[in-house]
Amino acid sequence: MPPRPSVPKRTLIRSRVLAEAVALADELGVDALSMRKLADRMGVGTMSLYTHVANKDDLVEGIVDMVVQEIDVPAATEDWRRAIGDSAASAHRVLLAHPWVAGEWTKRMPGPARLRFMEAILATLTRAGLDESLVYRGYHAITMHIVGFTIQELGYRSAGGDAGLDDLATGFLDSLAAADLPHLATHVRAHLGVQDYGDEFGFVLGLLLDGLQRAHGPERDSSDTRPHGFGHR
Amino acid sequence: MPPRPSVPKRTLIRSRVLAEAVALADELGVDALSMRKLADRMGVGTMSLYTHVANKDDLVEGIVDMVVQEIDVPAATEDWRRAIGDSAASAHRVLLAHPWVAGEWTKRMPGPARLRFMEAILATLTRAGLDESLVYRGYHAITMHIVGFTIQELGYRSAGGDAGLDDLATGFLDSLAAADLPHLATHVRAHLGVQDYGDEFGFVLGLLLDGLQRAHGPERDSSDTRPHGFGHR
DNA sequence: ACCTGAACACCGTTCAAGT
DNA sequence: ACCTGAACACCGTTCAAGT
Repeated sequence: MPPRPSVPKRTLIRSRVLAEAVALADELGVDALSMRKLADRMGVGTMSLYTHVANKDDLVEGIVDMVVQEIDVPAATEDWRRAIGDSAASAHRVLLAHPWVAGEWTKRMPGPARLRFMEAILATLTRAGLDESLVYRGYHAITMHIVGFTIQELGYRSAGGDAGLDDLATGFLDSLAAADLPHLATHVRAHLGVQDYGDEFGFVLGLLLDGLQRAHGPERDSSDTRPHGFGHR
Repeated sequence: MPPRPSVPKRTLIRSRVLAEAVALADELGVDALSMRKLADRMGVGTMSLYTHVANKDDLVEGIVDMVVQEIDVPAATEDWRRAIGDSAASAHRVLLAHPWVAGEWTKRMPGPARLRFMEAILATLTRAGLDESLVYRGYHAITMHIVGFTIQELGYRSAGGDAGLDDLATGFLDSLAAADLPHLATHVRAHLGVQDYGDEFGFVLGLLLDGLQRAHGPERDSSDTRPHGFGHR
């Protein structure tokens, strides 16, 4: 009998493995994700996964890049600040929706989607006319902000597990009163109160973009508020 | 026979366990640190550690705070920018020396040393005269920068394991040429070349502090380069 | 090519037992 | 109070075997 052509015996495909792994990571976090649990969820032997994935590292690299694909790359429009701002906001949203991604982002080599994202940020800054060293440093400032800020934010959100954040903070406040940390107590109360002074993420990004624009702008004023310690190569 | 008073049978003390754990984490990273390896290194049964430490989480929380103690808190001097800058630089140095700490910093509740650090930053900004909402947001911007930037930096450093960074990058360059990522290729070459435009960490911090100072300063100019999207509560 | 279970070398932690 | 080894319920991954 001649071998039958490839009719769907393959119930598994890499993309399906990755998609299911993303869902599982969203539920449990990457640390709790295991090859065994993933296989069980897919109704398949553990070792079957290894036909589609080199090892767990490869799997995680794959799902990180899969999520990064969801991020809107900066548009190629005139207004570079808006292009960067919109893309950063998109990245912020995506990283909050998949809270395990930001931590992995910093630990791993970039996959194809992240490389495209990096390229687009650099292209935008270059097109804005910033000089070589400002592109270099601005790029670092912006990407640092996107993932660094989000990691910090997620830390606040999850540090205490899933205990209601308010309960946590009020319990926390008592211990702060006991120790001698008045400013910190005020700060935590601010977190509990109005909760929000608005778009924190955008505010800090604004600080950075303002700084870049000022360091670059043709209409520099003579005050000494320009970033210091900046040497041209 | 009456029970002998507590002569040194205790070869183990919490502080010694933590100190040894820091050393082991510095060598292997926190992920590779295990209770068994730590016990072996101390010449002691694994379960003996549990007399001095509630569990692995408690251990890691302990060693993180032990390292955070090394950071210089901002001085209570006139010049708040310098105070913040020096303390941030100290934190940066410490986090680079113990590369596993920054990642844990964001995942855990602060211990006593980190609470003192937080308090001192807030006190410094308050003393500088920034108004309530600027203290709130400035604090987040600064701490975000300290750990976020450092995490990013360590990521670049370690993403490829211990392969010489240059080898990695040159191999990387080939794949970048293959894909269509010209700006990224230029950026990587900049990393390889002069290597450094100076103090990256301080440059970005400068951008942030400039922004805070401008948003606050009595001598505001009328240009629209002040941070936008900033609403008073 | 794709899937599989048994086995190996690891984990953190519980438990009953020793001093 | 402090220390201990055996045991339990997990890991990722290798290997020999099946289709």
